[in-house]
Amino acid sequence: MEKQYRLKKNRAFQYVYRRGHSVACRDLVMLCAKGRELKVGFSVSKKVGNAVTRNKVKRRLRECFRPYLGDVKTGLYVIVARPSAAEATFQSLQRDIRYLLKKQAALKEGNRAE
RNA sequence: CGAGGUGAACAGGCGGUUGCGUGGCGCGAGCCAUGAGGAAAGUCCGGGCACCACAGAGCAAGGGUGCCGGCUAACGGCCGGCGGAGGCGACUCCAGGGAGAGUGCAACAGAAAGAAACCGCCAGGCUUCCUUCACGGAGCCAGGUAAGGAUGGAAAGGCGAGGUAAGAGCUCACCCGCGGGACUGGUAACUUUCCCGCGCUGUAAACCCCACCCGGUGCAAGAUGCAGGGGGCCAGACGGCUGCUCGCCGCAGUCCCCCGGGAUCGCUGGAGCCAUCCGGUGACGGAUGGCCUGGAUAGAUGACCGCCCAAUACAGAACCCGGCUUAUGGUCACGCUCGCGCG
RNA sequence: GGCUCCGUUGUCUAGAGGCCUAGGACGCCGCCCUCUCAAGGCGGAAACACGGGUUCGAAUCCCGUCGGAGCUG
Repeated sequence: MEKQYRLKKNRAFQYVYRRGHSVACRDLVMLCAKGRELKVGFSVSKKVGNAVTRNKVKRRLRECFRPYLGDVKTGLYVIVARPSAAEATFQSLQRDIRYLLKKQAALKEGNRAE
């Protein structure tokens, strides 16, 4: 996932937290706000675990989101990991991302049928 | 065989597909190289570096350290000794100066907590009892005495003999402890032996005294500017208030300052790592040769597999080094210890 | 990243070497009162974050872990 797609500044996160629409499942929360560009940010708090497990969760989430970069509508996305995400496997995180994107109706029309 | 002790290295490796950071090459698609730890952690110490203050050092406050010698850039670290404590032992641990400067504290218990006479013991005087004296008993008075006594963590060195009215280091022998001096060994801490004096409670991780060390803030330090903001200046091309002059405002010019938003630098080659040899008991030092080994900025190592395999645990750089402490997996070495069994 | 502070019953707290077997308030449990509940009265359970050290003796002093707040940005 390249730099241009990343959500960076804290104020941008705050904007998404205020204005975004949220959907959730057991391990993750996804917030989405409208925007001209596609930006994705990940938030993994200290409640999830120590630095090693936080990094691992973040890397897995980035890898899960990567295949959808071309298929997702533009906007600002923030994905928050809940503490239970530390125990989740890569496959279950993949299922959660797919489920949340569908629930958010964020996929472009052409890929809906897939 | 079991239970320990000490020390050391390692922290999976190789190969695919795909993805990320940095560097190089290329117009470009892309290709090549490289990419977390022994603790990166806690932030407990010591430095480098940067800015501020003082630009001389001293004093005060506050904080820290505390046997001796050495190592080191420095340290509260390390090495080697000394002393003490623990353990059958290998060995381990110790904030290990000063209580012969002063102040404080020592609950409860106990007569009494460095100050002592409650009980007891003892000779004396007076009264009294036993028919009287003596001996003896009881009471009172004013004394002597720390040998004995509930206690306590701790009770005024210990034991024996002499001595005494009763006693007491009051005296003596031996032992113990403390201080001083001389001597042996040692650079020193300390120690061997002897002499003299003393018998003093514990506590300084209570205040304190003594010796030594420490200016403060920390890379989000700091530097350069871009956007922006503020102020001054002159006279002028321009616009507006107005048709003209003066005046004012804006814009432009130039100088200075601020700079929180953004950018670049700081940013990684260093008290560096490896090998051999030499000096040293050792920490470590020296010489020679070789090597280049993260630099991100919402923060780079992931996903799916195959083989070897016991291959897992603790755990992720954020300016950089030297330590300490804590977390943690299995492995190895020992001409280290103890116990059991067999020969 | 850096700095500062704090951990005592379920909650808020008192404590400053021995008086602590740790006190108080709210809450909880039981009994009394009442036709019942509330209020009231009586009684009870319940804590020094953890591990070492100093001391005769530690919630208190020292060291190290663990946890939680706050400041800076």
